[in-house]
Amino acid sequence: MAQSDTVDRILDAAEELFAERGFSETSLRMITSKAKVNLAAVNYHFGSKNALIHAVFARFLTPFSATLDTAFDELEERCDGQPPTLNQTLWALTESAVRMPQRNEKGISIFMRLLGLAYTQSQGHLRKFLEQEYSEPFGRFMRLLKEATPELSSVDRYWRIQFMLGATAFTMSSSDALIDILENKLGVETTVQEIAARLVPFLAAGMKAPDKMLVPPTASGVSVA
Amino acid sequence: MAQSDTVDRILDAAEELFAERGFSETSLRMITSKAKVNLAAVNYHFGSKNALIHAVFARFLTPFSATLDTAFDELEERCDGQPPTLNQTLWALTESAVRMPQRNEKGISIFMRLLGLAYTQSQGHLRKFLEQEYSEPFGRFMRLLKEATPELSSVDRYWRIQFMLGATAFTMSSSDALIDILENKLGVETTVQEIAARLVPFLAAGMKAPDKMLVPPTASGVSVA
DNA sequence: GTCTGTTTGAAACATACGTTTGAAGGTCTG
DNA sequence: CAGACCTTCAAACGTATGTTTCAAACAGAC
Repeated sequence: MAQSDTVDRILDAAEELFAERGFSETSLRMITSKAKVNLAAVNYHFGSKNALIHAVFARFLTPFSATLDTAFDELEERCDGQPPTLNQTLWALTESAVRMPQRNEKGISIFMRLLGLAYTQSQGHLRKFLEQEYSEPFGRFMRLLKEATPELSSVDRYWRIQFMLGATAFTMSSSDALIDILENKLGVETTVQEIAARLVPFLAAGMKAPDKMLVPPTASGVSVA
Repeated sequence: MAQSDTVDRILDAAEELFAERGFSETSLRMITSKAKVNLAAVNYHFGSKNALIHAVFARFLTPFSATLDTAFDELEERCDGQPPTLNQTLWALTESAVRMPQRNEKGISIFMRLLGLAYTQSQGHLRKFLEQEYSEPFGRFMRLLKEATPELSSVDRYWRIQFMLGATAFTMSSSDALIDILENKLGVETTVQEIAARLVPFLAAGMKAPDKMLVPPTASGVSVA
């Protein structure tokens, strides 16, 4: 039992520190001292720091992609034949994320922050790892999005998907800080689930927005259309 | 003239490398060898690596915030009395960014990528520096957003602004990579200006989206609208 | 031309990093 | 009990980082 305990303690500490500070800014010594294990344990159990980063992602991405897969199965079954709507697709995704068994109350926001970091910090090895390990559920999500927005050109859809990813990854990656700010400023308490409930309509409206604007509004002070 | 040349060469090299690789991942030795100056020059002219990062931001953020300020002045004058619309406010911002005199053709995307990094990489010193140096134009933008969306509750507006920031910062922070991917996949060439032209309607539609969704779509396969 | 203050240069500084080593400790099988 | 294996540990390795040092080169003023 002892060896598995060390592995988990390292993963827990690494996950939290990576989410707080990023990958390059987190040293193995920080991780091992937070996890209360020997420095060499990381290289012994994982091989390298990069492999540890991969393991941190794999620990929640693997069960999550399984959950997501069955969620999409159910959704497509319910729609039999008909392609699921944009709202349904987005909800299937966020529900799967929110419903995932969490290690602790910060689980979901750590999860989101790590995903955001994975996209943002230009760590080549991570991008490669995620692409070849989780291309299937990602590709399925993209396919559903495409079928739910047949009115969009490929180029429009491409960019709008990036906008969605950005809004989601960014917001979720700093959800803790944003929730605190909101509470201090307006005295309102919020959960990650509520953020998701606000995010989905925002994203859906953005995806369904009228065409790309080619010219800025007229200078007369009245907006076009 | 020689001293100023060194300073500029350092700033140019630092700007480009920071945008490419992030702050922690860029060493002073990379910067000085790209700039073809002595290693000690950075500490001589700027004092420290952090101060260099601040200088890189100040070099374009100071003229930009001035440009933005007059753009907002003109906008409010055109609207005399009436608060500017959401579209107008967003356009004033993106136009100011795009119209800034660029040092080279990559200027605007480097600018955007750095702004994205500033938000994403949790570099405490940078955040503090930006907040106390550029709080005024930022606050003015927020005020305009508030007046342009009177129908939103404070809480809704707060979250939707975060969603906008996220979509923008995230997309722009990897705009180069995203442009490359799009060209390889669909053979379409894009400019940052075009991305902005697609982003603004997406953001505006999201801000004006119908209310926060409290319940996921019904399981019957029909969305509750 | 010489002097003064500023800028460059090569080298070293101390520190932190990821990784490796080899011995010590522990556990389970035979 | 002995032996084989897995795990931990303290220490060291080599390398890279940001920063400092101090002498040399340079500028413009007198």
